[in-house]
Amino acid sequence: MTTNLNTFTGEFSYTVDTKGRVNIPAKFRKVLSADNEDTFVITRGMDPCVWVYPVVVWQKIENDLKNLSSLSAINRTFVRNTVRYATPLIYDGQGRIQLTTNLINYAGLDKKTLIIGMVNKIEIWNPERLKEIDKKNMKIDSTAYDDLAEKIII
Amino acid sequence: MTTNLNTFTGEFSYTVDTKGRVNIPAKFRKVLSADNEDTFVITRGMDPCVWVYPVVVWQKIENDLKNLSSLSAINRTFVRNTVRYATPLIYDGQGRIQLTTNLINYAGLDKKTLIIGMVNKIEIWNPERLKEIDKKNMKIDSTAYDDLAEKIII
DNA sequence: ATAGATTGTGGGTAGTTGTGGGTAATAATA
DNA sequence: TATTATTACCCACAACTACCCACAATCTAT
Repeated sequence: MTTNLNTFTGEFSYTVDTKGRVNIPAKFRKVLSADNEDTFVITRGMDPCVWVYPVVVWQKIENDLKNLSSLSAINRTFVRNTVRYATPLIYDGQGRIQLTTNLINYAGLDKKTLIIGMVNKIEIWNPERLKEIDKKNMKIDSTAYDDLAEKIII
Repeated sequence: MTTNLNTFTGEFSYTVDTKGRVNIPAKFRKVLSADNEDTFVITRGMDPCVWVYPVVVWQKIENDLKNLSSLSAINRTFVRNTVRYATPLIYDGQGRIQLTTNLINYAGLDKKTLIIGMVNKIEIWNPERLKEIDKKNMKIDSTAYDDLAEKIII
């Protein structure tokens, strides 16, 4: 029987339907603590994918943003770019969230998607893009990758 | 009477049934400390086999992952590749875990499997594959093997 | 040696999950 | 304001999974 760790792990293949909806894996929905009230915040990932935060995790980010002084131009830019693509969502009766066209375009999503648990957030990928990015990063930085593996994998 | 050391040792032959279930050897189940709550995390091994972690061991890994900054692309890649194949599981009433098709394919499992204790984790192998890998590695690195033996075997 | 418990393996079934589409309410556009 | 597009909320259904029971083989203890 599968269970959960209150973190997001594993990958799942889903489809974005014609209305721009994607399923959130049932396993991930179960991971959400009650104080999330079934709410996520979706935004641009640093990679070309959609990041999906449970709302309480996102609120931590917002809180840190609040503490940045608006006197500094770079702070203002950072706050703007972090927040401008963020949309809070509740999933529907079938467990799906409605993506925005903006984010669908940014991540290049098209029918087949890969949803990946990233411990405290979720990523939604176009599988093709992920393959490219992965290859590129490993080429650039494979020694750094090996160092991480050596430190962390038991 | 046999007893145990609270570590995983020994090898056992089991079958993956048509539903993708494998037994966890009763001895290994008894080794789990109470705080594991009968939960394992299965994931890709670095060899073509399935790695099975007791949940508390896995959580140590997750914790290290959480402390990696998402600003670095290689960090994101590492977290993603570490977590994306990981699935938490509880074994069923008969002591079996349900493998994912993804991992069955990765490890090339097919009916007969070899379950091997690896001190703090468990490996599930296709016996044929293990033989090949073993032979290959010994050929490449037999002097390194001897060095390790010299250091470690008393 | 024998009875009882444990262990490994198989299969049935009810409930869950992913996916599609319909319709009414809301928002956007002309 | 009238018309069109978008969104929210249903219902439907096939595929899959969790949970249950069964049973033979092995082990344990008296």
